[in-house]
Amino acid sequence: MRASVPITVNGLKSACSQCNLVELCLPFGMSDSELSRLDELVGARRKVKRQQSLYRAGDAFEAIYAIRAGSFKTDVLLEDGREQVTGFQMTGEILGLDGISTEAHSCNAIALEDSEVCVIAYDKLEQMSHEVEGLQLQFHKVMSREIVRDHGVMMLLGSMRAEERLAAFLLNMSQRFNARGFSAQEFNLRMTREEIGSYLGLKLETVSRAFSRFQEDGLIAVQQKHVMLLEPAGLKKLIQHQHGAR
Amino acid sequence: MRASVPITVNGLKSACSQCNLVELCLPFGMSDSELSRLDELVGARRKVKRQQSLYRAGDAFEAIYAIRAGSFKTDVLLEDGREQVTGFQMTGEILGLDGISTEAHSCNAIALEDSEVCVIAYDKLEQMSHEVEGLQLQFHKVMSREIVRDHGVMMLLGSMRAEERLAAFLLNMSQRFNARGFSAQEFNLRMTREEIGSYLGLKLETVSRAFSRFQEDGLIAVQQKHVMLLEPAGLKKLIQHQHGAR
DNA sequence: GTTTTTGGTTGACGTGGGTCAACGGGCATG
DNA sequence: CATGCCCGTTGACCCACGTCAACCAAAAAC
Repeated sequence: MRASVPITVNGLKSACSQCNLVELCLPFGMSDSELSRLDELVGARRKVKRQQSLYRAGDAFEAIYAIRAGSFKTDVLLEDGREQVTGFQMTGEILGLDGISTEAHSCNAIALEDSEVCVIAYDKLEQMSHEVEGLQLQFHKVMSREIVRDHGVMMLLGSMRAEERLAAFLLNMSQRFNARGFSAQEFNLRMTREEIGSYLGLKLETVSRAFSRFQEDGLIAVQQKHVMLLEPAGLKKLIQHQHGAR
Repeated sequence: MRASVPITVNGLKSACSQCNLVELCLPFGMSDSELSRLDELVGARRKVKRQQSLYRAGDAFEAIYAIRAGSFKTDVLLEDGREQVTGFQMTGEILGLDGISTEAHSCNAIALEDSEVCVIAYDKLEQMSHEVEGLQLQFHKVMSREIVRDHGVMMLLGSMRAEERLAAFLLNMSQRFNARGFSAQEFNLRMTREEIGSYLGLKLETVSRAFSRFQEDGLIAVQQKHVMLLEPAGLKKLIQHQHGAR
């Protein structure tokens, strides 16, 4: 079993009750008293540099991670070298849920930029879920949301055309940036065209062409990783009407 | 909110401790004493006839379901009528996990044949998870397994060719029939070519042609829904070597 | 038992997106 | 400030799969 990049723990304990991500993260909807108990649960923070992995497929499962700063991708590799990006994660989102089932991680989590996560030891989480009413429910909701999200991706991969996929992707990113207090119209993507393509089941050239097409049509303005959504409604329309779709 | 098909409850309480599906179902790995407590949790059974729905997207979420007999598909519909089958479920598998996140179901669960499920009220499950050590862990594992499974489907949809997808599908079905005490070599599919196609992101004609191709190549023998795997190793090989894949 | 419907197979043809290749700009490194 | 690599763009070509259509078998309905 491959070792991950050396763990970088700084002494600081994270405090959920102080964190400005509560509304997006695991603690959402929990009472103040419950929240203070959560502070016990969350262990040290861990920094992960760009391109380094938080965990790799096969690693023993010990903790889940809440993203405090930065962003990640998760991917699965086939023996023949094919890679599939299964998701992009932003601040407040939870990583590592795949590991519970077999007590080993089944995918790789790689930082798209220098990032920091809160380490939540799984055995402690289990234990505290018995005690703290709201924590169990919240945790279940986080897992369930991941399942629903995955179904959305399956819909996208199974029955949408290239431009529909990219439109759905851009609108999703926009909505998530917005939920974090950033502009919904303008943002910087953290991933390459190849990573977007892998996620959307397309080749990077196809992603690039779709970007160019959207720009020609006046729907967006792109320059490298910088994206402006000029006509979000137009992108939404793209998704709804199948043009003679597959 | 559309009403589901009228609920058919027969008075019989299910008893996990008596059920021959324990090894596949939620109770897996739980102690005898824990198992007897589970019997309290599991409410009445419910029968669902072929083509009828157990729940529909939008229905309020109240319970999860363990399949006691029969099989189901889950699907998501887009406004424009496109359908994506997100999974096929067999005995012992759990349905309804998607509903936890928003307290409403996000997909439809439809019986592929006359079936029966155990109804597990979610509020009771939450409560009992606080008390019964093994139940919480088991439930988390079930959810996590669903996430891992979904990642596998994403891999399939995002980076495999038509024949690879069908080969993976057949091997998966084989393995699951086998886990339930049926032959791994020979089984009857419960779903149509169109449903398989929707699941695999292919048109039914493509599915049909891939079946025929496998038969020509001596890998399988198909007649309608009856499938015999003559050379499972050949199917496995198909998945591993990309032939110049997309 | 007959009719109708549904599901599956196969062929001919079209096309969306993959493949291959050339090129250019940004950004990191020294 | 120079160098090199990575990333993104674009064009030309091609092929896997979708589309359309005909046909047949099995199962359901009458």
